[in-house]
Amino acid sequence: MLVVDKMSRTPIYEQIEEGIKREIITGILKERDQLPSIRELSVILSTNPNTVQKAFMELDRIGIIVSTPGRGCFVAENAVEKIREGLKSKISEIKELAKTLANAGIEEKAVLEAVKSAYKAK
Amino acid sequence: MLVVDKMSRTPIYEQIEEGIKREIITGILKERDQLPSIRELSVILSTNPNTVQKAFMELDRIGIIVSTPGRGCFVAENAVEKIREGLKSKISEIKELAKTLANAGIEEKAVLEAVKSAYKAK
DNA sequence: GTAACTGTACTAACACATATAGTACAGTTG
DNA sequence: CAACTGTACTATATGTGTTAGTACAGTTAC
Repeated sequence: MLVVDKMSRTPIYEQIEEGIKREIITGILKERDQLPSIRELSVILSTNPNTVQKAFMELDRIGIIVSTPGRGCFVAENAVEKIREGLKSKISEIKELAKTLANAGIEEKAVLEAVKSAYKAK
Repeated sequence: MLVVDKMSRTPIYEQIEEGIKREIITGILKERDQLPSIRELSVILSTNPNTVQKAFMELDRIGIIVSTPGRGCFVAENAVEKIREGLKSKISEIKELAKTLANAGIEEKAVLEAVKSAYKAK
């Protein structure tokens, strides 16, 4: 289920973007599926329609969803592939964090175990 | 050398905090060493003294440095140990990122390789 | 003692991003 | 036609980060 944390430092519109992506990746939303309307989702999340619109505009811009005025928003054809592609940048994030830990003298084993446990929990 | 990126989304005072911690961890700054003064560092980084002060206040609060009015700021006795302890939370960050990648179907091997390369570059 | 430094503690102002509120318009559907 | 859809505005409020300036008390070296 899609939720947002209003207290989080990451803006709501970004949380919505990530949430939609997650639902597509996990198969809750399938390609060609219709998304809840902007006004509808704003009620569900207790946020402003403009905030949802901002998230949807960005998702449309990068080709994850397709917005059609009058009809609605739909998951794009190759959305999964595009999300997968974009996520690869997160590997560099992990690399950066690992570098910091390496410099701090945290054992490599501990970090590798963290990754493995994440994949086991899958 | 300590630098800040004014365009970054992470606030300058936080970049300074992380930068000081990094210099302590990497041994550029040793325990009991005197830090550059707030006014001095603000000139070096081309920022406002208040911004540096905010960073130093936080570092003092968590016991990484010791501020003494009139004398200056010094790296705390057990600073390295404290930083090392705090960094362990970054392992959970890695875990979260790895979970996302796992759900997205990125191969475990690719993530493990990223960690290993970070440790090799050490 | 004085001058030059140190950290600390304020107030005020500004910039920026985020979020909210409200309105309007055009396209689609039943 | 009625009820929905996305889109596009303006205006406002809010919070955070940053800058600017001032002031005060403690320390150090001459």
